[in-house]
Amino acid sequence: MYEPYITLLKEHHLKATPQRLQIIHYLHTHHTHPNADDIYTALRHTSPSLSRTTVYNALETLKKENIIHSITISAGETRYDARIDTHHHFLCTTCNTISDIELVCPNIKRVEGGGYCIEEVHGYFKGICPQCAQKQERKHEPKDAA
Amino acid sequence: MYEPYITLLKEHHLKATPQRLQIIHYLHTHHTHPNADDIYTALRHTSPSLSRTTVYNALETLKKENIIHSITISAGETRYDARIDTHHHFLCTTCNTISDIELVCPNIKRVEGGGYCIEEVHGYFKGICPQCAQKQERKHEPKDAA
DNA sequence: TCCTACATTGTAATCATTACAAGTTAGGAT
DNA sequence: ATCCTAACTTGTAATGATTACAATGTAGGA
Repeated sequence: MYEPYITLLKEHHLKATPQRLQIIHYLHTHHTHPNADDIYTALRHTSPSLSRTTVYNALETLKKENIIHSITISAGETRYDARIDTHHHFLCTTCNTISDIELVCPNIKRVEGGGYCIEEVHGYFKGICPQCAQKQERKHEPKDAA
Repeated sequence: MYEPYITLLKEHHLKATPQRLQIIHYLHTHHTHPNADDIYTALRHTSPSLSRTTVYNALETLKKENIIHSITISAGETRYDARIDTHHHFLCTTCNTISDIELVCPNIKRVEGGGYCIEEVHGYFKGICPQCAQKQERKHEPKDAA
């Protein structure tokens, strides 16, 4: 199950430790853009000896090697994403969920023309996601719920 | 000097305290996208009795009233901006400076078509700004410096 | 099987931000 | 002009995310 991740880590001259494998696997199977503590809490159930510091260290290492990406959207926390292709995000201010938006910024060339050397492109929207928007409508129009 | 800010605050039913006026004025005259502590440290020189909490409170209040905007780009800190029109940002990973990029996302309609209710649009790039890029070039080609 | 450089772990420190309680003040009412 | 009170400021203590560090453990090459 972890074979592809083991190969990936070795390609980057990183040791394939069980902790790192679990963290990569978690990110690949949970597209919830979790923060470090989410991952720690989730993996703790099956690996009680896991340390919070290990999660932080592993995420930092994987990010430096461009194996995962970090997302800075909601203030005060860093979230992580196994997807490393360019795409945008939407942060719902009601349920605090981050969802993917399949968009690529068409203006990169123009920015580079201004002398900027772009390493990362981030685009995100804040607002209310379709699910929460529907719930709010129902609340305000209870007659239609029947 | 503060007259326009006094008017602005009163329009929003906020008291025009000297602390708030100084903070608004600082943001309008320093387009450096400072964080709360930058503002606190700067204003302290002329107002030694200013409290860090007051800066946090004032920024939060002004943001809620849409008088200023907050920017979440660099992990672990919230930066502030007096500009409330839509534009993008560039975070230089070398000098940690945030500069304005005059771009407006052309894809908003497409996202709204997906059922999302957009309240804020954020776009930013990370990389090396023109100034730092030039410095690095000089360092690597010292013969050209003469 | 043996090393050892690289990783993990737990605790303590740090940094940004928020909570709270006490004192102060802007600005409308008198 | 003075009074009054809700709104604001202040300092300190608490919180939460993250990092520093020193001791221990282990992946994986020799």
